[in-house]
Amino acid sequence: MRGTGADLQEKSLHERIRNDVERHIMSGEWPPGYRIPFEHEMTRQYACSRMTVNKALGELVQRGLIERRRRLGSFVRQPHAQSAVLEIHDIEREVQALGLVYRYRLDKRRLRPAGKDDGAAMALAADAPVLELTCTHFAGGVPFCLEERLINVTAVPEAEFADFSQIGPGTWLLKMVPWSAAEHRISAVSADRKNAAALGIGSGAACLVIDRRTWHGTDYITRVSVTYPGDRHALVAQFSPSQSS
Amino acid sequence: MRGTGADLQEKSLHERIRNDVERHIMSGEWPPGYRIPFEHEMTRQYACSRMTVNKALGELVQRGLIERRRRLGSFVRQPHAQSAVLEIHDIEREVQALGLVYRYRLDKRRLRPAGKDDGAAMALAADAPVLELTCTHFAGGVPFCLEERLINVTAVPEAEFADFSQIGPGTWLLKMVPWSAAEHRISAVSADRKNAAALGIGSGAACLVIDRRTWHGTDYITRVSVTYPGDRHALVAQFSPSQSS
DNA sequence: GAGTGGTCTAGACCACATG
DNA sequence: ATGTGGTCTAGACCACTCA
Repeated sequence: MRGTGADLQEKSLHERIRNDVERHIMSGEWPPGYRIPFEHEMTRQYACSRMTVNKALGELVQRGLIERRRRLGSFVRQPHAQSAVLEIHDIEREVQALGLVYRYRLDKRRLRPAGKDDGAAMALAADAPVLELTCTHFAGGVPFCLEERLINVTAVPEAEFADFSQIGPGTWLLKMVPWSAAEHRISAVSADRKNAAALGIGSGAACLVIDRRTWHGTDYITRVSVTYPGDRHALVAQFSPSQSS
Repeated sequence: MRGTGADLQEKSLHERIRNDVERHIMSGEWPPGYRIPFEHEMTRQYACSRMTVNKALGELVQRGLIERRRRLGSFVRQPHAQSAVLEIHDIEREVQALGLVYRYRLDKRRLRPAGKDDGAAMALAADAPVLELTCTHFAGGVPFCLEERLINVTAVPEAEFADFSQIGPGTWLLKMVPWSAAEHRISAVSADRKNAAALGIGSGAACLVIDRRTWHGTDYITRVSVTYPGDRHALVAQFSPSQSS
């Protein structure tokens, strides 16, 4: 009773188990909330050891298809619905991809304790040290975007000694720090007088603001707010209905 | 040599091994291309079984941090792109999730041949019939966003007879039509006089505009432009590192 | 108390790539 | 031939959570 679906590339047993469960979920046969068979049941079904089943199900947890709870069992998670994969470009490469000359300027650098608001937004102790950076990115000599960033120095101690006058903090962090989760917030605001002047646009002009927070496990790494002139920039995301393999 | 970063939550041994390797990579001590210690070496270092090391390194493969080759060893990969998973909300459910009463109004409905611009944007013949819809979504009695939509009637003939006075075209299409690819374009614009009046905001106020095109195979299905008041709306996207397996 | 998943062990055989 | 990772076993103990 092992072939409920089409043949996929299943070179190993745990892959076959994983694919079988995936097929049950994707076909709707096991809807969200459904309790999938216990490990010991699948152990009998596939005539294998528990470790093999455990590996297959652990991969499905990492993919977000199921969640597992001791004593209760393993359950199909709520839909991934439709999801978009939005590539986040390094600003330097983004500018260069437009065929423009990239330039970067560090406007402000300050090591300070996290304030009350920062602590709340990032789940930090109020006195944890953070590195505050403000910089301007230029494309072809024209201001391209403004970057305001906080880095959690406790999680990334190397940042305190990094030379951000030559390399942007975004580029630096991309190279140096792994991450496991992040959150984007994309909004539109009218430029205040200071930002309008810095970007060379009219006061009150629409700007696209991308606010990103990044974690590694439970540790907060960085928070960045990037402001683009609305008439010169757009985010583009490519979509697929659901993830596979 | 593992104290280069802050203490993370390491409740299990394979997590500690995984975090140690991650720290070596993120600190630059193990640059891209570097061969990390063999499994049997780490087995001795951590005084554990090979399965435990194997699990930790397998997770790093799934996260795209390392790649492994038989006989050769395991190597630090080049920095991987960040990708975001952006949930696409149905506007009706989006409003209801805010705890507000949803209301929908169809402002315009017109069947016409695709114009020159539409044909270019949607890869349609210039005389292919398209259904043009304009509608307003309300949340709690207040305008929530404006929707301008074109539907390719050739690809979705049922749309010609659908009653969009009761159900929004977005909701209808989500239920009726499968799709295989889509593209988002997110930008910020200043409201023109007409949109400002329709949304009840000041003329020139910043708005968030989401432009989406959807395909099924090679067929264009629909193109929609949704305009939100910038001060009342933001897109939020959850992220994970890109996987490769 | 009982049953689940989480983790770990100390082996084993195989596939693969190099010498 | 050698040494690596890929996979799997048949146990084991623990943590958690329900009854």
